[in-house]
Amino acid sequence: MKEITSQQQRVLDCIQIYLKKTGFPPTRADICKELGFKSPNSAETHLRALEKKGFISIESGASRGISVNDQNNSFGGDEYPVIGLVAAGSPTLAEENIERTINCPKSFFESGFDYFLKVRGLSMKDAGIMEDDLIAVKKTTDVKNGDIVIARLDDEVTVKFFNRKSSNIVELEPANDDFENIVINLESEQLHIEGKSVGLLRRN
Amino acid sequence: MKEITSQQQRVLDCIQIYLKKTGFPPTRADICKELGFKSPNSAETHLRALEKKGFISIESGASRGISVNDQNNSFGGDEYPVIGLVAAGSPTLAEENIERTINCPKSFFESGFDYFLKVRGLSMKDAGIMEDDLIAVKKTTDVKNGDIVIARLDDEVTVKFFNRKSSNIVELEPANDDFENIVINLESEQLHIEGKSVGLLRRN
DNA sequence: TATTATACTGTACATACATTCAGTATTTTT
DNA sequence: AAAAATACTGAATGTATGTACAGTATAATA
Repeated sequence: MKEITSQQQRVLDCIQIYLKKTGFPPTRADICKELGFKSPNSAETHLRALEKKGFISIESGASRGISVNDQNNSFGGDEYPVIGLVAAGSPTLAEENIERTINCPKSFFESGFDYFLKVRGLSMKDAGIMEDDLIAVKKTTDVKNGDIVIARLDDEVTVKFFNRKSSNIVELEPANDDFENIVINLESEQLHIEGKSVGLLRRN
Repeated sequence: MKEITSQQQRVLDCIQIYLKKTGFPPTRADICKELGFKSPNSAETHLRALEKKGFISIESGASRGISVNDQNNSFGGDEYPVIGLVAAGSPTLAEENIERTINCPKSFFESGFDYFLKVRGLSMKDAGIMEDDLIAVKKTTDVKNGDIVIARLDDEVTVKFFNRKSSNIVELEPANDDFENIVINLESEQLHIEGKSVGLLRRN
């Protein structure tokens, strides 16, 4: 996504506001009226620039055929998959693991996220994570000490606090006195970080 | 909202699917193509029927000027207020108590809800409710034993488990050993139930 | 310094589209 | 039994709209 100019941003905003207000995209003339341009070609060239930079798509020939590509707009939502805590090491986003989807805005959790993970067990209960809670997971391997991570050890997926003790030693710490820390020596054991928790959703 | 026929439902579905796929509404011709009609007037009459019944609005003269009126569609959300746990007995939804709003679908929590309440303290930590969590609150006085309720005692608002012991005695139970049960005699004390928790939202 | 991108006005035109009119037929409501 | 709503085909029309072409001017790149 290339850089946007201030005028192009105005046009993009105009499209979004028009969409929210009317439910359908504006024409070139609508944009002109809204932003004070006197020629439809002013809107046209801005639209083509926005298209070239990837912010919008234009359906050729179709009237009002503008769609906003931008993800991080708060208008409208998206379907996010809900995945069970599968023991088997199958790729988590495989279709057979998707229980259902939830519609929510992309910007719902701060750093963006990729899917919901349904929690089994109470190993993180002192961190306020209960059975059947849905953790908003962002797929990343960039985790810091203290982060709540989704980790795969052999064939088991688990949610724990991440704590790197040294370059080779990582501890996965539960938030429940009934459970023990898991100490992993990266030289002899495989640890795969699926992602980290960026939020939580509970429905009674 | 009058009753919809099965054919009109097909047209309405067609509009929604087209909208989701392309980002803008279909033309009469698009609908015909999608549903196998051979005359644009077939789509036109259905659209007018849907408009008359209140399911859609049509902007006269505008191409693709169709917008879906229906609220309970999962496209797009609403703004819900976030309210702090105010100690003062001021009406909770008063403007000065609204910290900000969150955009999320109406159907996000099962029974529908009215606002988010930002939690202070750890009195419900064993129920997985931590400081700064947002409780989705449904305004109601119809609460059952075991429900997590938002209650006002004198001038203090609190979140606790609800437990009616007898017709006159209600216990508000925290989920934390460091806190004591609150026993209320309804004959001598005022208890106001603001609502109950129907869900929880946490953002790291 | 030449070129490309940005930022416009203004005119023109083919076509994409909404919309009306004329029919036919079935079902539902009054 | 008449009227109104539903459910279409088919043709026709005016205009709403995308888009190309011709200019002008300034800022950013190569």
